[in-house]
Amino acid sequence: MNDRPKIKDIAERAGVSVATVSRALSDSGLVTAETSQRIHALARELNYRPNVSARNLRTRKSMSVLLVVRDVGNPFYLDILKGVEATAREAGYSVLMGNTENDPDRETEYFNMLRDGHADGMILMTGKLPPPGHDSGLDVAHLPVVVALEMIESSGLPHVQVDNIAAAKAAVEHLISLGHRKIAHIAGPLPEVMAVHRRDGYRAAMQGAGLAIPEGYEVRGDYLLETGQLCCSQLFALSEPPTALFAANDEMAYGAIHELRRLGRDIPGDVSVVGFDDLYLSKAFYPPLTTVTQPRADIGRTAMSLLLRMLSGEAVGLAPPIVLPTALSVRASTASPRQ
Amino acid sequence: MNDRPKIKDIAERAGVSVATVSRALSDSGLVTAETSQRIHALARELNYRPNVSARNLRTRKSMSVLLVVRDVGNPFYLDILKGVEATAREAGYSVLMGNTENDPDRETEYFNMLRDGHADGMILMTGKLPPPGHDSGLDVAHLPVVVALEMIESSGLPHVQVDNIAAAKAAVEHLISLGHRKIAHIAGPLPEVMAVHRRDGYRAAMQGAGLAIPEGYEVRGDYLLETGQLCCSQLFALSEPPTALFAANDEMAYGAIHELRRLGRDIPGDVSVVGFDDLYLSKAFYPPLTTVTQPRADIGRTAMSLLLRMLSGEAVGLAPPIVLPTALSVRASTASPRQ
DNA sequence: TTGAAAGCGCTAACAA
DNA sequence: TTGTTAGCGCTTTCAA
Repeated sequence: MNDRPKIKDIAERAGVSVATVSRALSDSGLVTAETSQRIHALARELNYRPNVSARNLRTRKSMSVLLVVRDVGNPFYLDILKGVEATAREAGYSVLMGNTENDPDRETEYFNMLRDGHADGMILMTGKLPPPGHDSGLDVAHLPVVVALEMIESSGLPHVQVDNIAAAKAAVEHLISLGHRKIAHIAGPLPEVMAVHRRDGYRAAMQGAGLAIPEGYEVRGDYLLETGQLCCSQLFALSEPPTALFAANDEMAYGAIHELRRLGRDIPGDVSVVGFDDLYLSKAFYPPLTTVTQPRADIGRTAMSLLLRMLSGEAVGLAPPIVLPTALSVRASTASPRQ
Repeated sequence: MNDRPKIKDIAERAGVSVATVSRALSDSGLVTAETSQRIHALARELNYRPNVSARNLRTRKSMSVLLVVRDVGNPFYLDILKGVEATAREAGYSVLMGNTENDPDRETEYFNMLRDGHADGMILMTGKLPPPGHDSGLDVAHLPVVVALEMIESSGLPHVQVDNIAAAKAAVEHLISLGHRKIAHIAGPLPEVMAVHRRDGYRAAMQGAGLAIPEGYEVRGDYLLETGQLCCSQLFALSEPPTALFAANDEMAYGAIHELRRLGRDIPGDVSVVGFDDLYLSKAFYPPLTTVTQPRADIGRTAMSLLLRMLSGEAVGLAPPIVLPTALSVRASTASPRQ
């Protein structure tokens, strides 16, 4: 390990100074073509690779970014990660994974990693900032941070998102247009912003159609399969159960469908179900799930591009949020109600 | 950014040398309790964080590890990533994501990151080493690398895996015990080792039961939904289609079931289907999928623990592979054949 | 176009 | 127990 060649080794063999080697290797154009070639040849021969710690220390950069999510185990993030990774590596950046599991200490920890040079920037998908006070010195708005998916109001940070309200509204309007009147909502973990927005979209659609939301028609889940199931069983214990369900994400929709089947209800014959996210499996699900398609890879790419612009010194903080389009993918889990 | 406090700032205010500060902050026990307390208090007050590049340069460590997979977008890796991440962060390590997409250049690139100090170690889940010759100086067997999931024979590297042959054999034997005789296999991307092993398990079970494998009963997929569908349609175009299917992973099993449904076949009434992996959705799938459960999070944790031992100087290279147990989860996608 | 030299912030050997 | 000092390997002034 210790025998790794360094710039000095190349310099000695090439009969030049370390400065010249550094310049040649960085293609600064300040070195004679001939010398440069000789140095490059030598570097290849010795299988030279610059030591990143040394370079990072000197340049005050790490060439890596932090991707912070609430739960790395959630399949929802896969395509986003993929988009981020691709864009990052094109620009020579590595991606460090951050996983908060809603633990404020860990959220703070990742912000600290920005300060200690671990990473140059961060894509934040937790919808949360570290609790103030703990880091009184932290001027969040001027940190190289892009907020994706979620919204952190009045943080001054740039955002990449989708219009959750409009998308949810369109999803519920689809149910209404099929003739449904008794439509319930399995919400996300309120009062998180995204969950609130999707619920507000539901409410807006109902109100727009002049439909009242009966007591008990809004149940709160946490985006997981199990709560989808649970919420669904609550809804169907009501004296007047719904004929259609709008779940705040696909996973809960899967859980709900699972439960409906257990209760002997046919989908979409007895009950229609709409999800949100369009996980890659939703089209292979039975029945194929009607859901809101989000451009996840695009969200990842866009967020990373934005971050790159910030890292190159561009001021993008005060620009309006970038809103990417969604689309309702109508599949076989929705139909007109019976009778 | 430039006003970040450094050790020197603390030293000045505390009226001690930088060495003392460094020692106090690393709790080396060589500093008076009183001085140490004063220094810690000062560090907290100034919100001091050691610069990682400087530390890394000096200690020749990066405190991060590389997790290299073939496709970051594959949900299969989620729980593994989660296990790796948890174990890594407990030990103070960060996880860098590596994505090769089967590109040899990228595979080599990640090995190079090990050499240039980007990461201290690597968990390799691609089943491949960089092509030899390109890096003549690379003595792979002595690199801090753990191979997980896949097998790289005679690499001299430590392995964490499951017994794919035995698990596949058990899955097929389950079908045989239900009374199936005409059992087809949707294989992975042969000749990759894992795909070969799962196929060999299939063959072993068939042979063990004295069952011939008819021409066309082994079709090659690539672990994706679409090929599961495609392979399935090929199988059911045969003059004598099978009554049961063993797919090399769940995703292809989903695809196959989707296709069977399209062909109007009932599952498991007409055709039984077994998968492999037990993705988190398989139990919510319809019908709930019979499949081989792998301890994915455990694989991640074990691989990372092993890597940590290597990084602490322990020689583990020549130990036999660590083989974690699998279990067949029998659900509703398999039943006895009709008649 | 090149070289000498400083220094990024930290840790650790050696002295005291 | 503490301080002095020498680097880790690199980039980048400043001078030639």
